[in-house]
Amino acid sequence: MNDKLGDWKRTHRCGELTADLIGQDVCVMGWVQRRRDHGGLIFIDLRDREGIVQLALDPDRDAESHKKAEQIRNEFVVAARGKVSARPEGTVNPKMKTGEVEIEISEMLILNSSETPPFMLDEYTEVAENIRLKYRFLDLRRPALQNNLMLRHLVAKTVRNYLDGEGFIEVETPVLTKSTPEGARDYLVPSRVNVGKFYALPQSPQLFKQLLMVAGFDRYFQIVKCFRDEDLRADRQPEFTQIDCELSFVSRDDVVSVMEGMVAKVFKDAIGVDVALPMPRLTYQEAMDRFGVDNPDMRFDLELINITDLVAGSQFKVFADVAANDGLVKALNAKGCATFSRKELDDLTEFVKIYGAKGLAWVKVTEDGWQSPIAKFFTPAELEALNAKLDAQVGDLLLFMADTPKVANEALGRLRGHLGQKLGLADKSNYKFVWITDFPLLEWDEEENRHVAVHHPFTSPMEEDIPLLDSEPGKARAQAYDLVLNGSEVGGGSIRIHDQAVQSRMFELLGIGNEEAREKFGFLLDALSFGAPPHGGIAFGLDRLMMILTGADSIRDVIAFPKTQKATCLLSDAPNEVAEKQLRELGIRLRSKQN
RNA sequence: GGGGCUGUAGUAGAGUCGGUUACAACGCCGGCCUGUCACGCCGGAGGUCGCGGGUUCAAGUCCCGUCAGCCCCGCCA
Repeated sequence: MNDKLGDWKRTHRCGELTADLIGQDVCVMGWVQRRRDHGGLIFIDLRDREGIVQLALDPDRDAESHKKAEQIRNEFVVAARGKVSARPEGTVNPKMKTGEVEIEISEMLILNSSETPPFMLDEYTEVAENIRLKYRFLDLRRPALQNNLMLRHLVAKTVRNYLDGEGFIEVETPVLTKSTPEGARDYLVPSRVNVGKFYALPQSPQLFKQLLMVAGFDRYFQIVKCFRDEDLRADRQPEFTQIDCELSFVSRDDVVSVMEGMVAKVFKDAIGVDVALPMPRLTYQEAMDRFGVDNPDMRFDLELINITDLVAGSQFKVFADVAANDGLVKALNAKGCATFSRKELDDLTEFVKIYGAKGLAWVKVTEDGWQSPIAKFFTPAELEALNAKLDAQVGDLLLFMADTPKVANEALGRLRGHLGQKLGLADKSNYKFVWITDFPLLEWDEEENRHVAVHHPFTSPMEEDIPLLDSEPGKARAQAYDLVLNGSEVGGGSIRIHDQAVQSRMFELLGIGNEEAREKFGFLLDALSFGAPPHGGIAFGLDRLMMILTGADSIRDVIAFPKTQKATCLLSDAPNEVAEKQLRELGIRLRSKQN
């Protein structure tokens, strides 16, 4: 039989009890981390979200509590009153924040018992993730997840305070909204009162925040759930949280500068790190040239070097052919890596194949020159030129990639990131930001045989590139920007189109006809024609930001109730089948399972 | 849609070349213990080797299929 809480009031949280409270009578409540029964003395480590404190139960002081303590097991819920006292000489535990003190218990309640947990709730036990997810409420008791979520709260609070100070107003936008054809797959919600019609859950509040600018709110933000029905990754969940912002009467630099301030404030308040402002910037083109990707990890060099011209005339057919067919030959110099084993080189080759590369050429630079399967194809003059271009020193490992520009950049760029990790150059406590700007506006989609928007269809072209929309739309650049942190895209945004005519032209370029545009985005076009101010914005992925701030390897470790890779919830067992009655009301009939 | 890794007491693991009754640790249960703190000592219980099929005299081990979790490619404006 459990004790009743009655009129007991907690005075402190367990983790708060330190030496300056010695002599005070306190009352704590929490979960039993551990009981150490010495037959006489019993010690209980009591845990709450702030930490652990030791309760000392002496049969000579309070026989009743001591007797109760004998039946206590892990995870029982306990309330205890007593005096904070200094631990006896030689029994201080320097590993604990509360290790100088203990509570001499004079009265104790067992508020609830507990089954034996399926896994130990300590910091030492590693548990398979499916078990952790099934018993998420227990996993969340462990300090690692508690700290992550408490830090997440602190970040959200800091963001709200900062944006409020900068004149932003938080406005909620609909969760039941309209499906948009561009972009990710929508989560759909059938409408009962409009049978046969569907809402979509928002991939982002994009259109609504633009409407708020038209409405004159001037600066908007929202910490908001967004939904994308796409496959999951270590850093991707089907529902995720964005810090979504939009500003009126601003240029790109205005947006960048306000947001840099926010990010710096977050890093200072959350983890005490000073971020140097302004943050560095790279154009998209420069990022691709030097790093092969649009989200470069700036914690290390290992830059990609274009050697297409140097090898175009060489006897090495693989390189020469690629050069002759508008391909790209690029190399990177892994300093001091000539010691790599055959196995390691094979692994690197396997790695680039994931990204569609056919192979990877390597060169170990030795005292006697190139040790490499491809050395024999080059003349001494070519070797000299390559060595000079790549700054090759004895002991270096040169890696070459020849392919279409798309594959060569991506494969070698990813290899660069992989090497950075492998060589220990990607220190988690080193935070390197970079803005990527001047993205292309459009990208040709082979499958759909049309242009698609690189960012989204509401992104404004660069002023000076607007004429290109009629001549060479593929060359037009966008007023778009991404914030990249340690190789991870943590935010992205753009200056939007506020001119109805330009927006119509944009839809045209995307192969969205007039009628379709009216049907899908008529309300936006209408709004733009009623005095839309110049505006732009950005959205940050709060989950990814939290991953970096906490050092988590998985997005699931910064979300209270995450989904598995198959987008299911092992705790609640969602998604589940629903009653036939519910389906009938919605006018939905399921295809039989045989088909 | 595709590639890869993992799956053995409650937990996390070992299990050799296919061969006796599947191991030790932590946890759990019982007993002892008045200064421990991942307490200690003694004793005990606990197994559909993910699931299904196959090969074999014999399968945790080999083969095929399947399920689940994870990582990746595609996908994610």
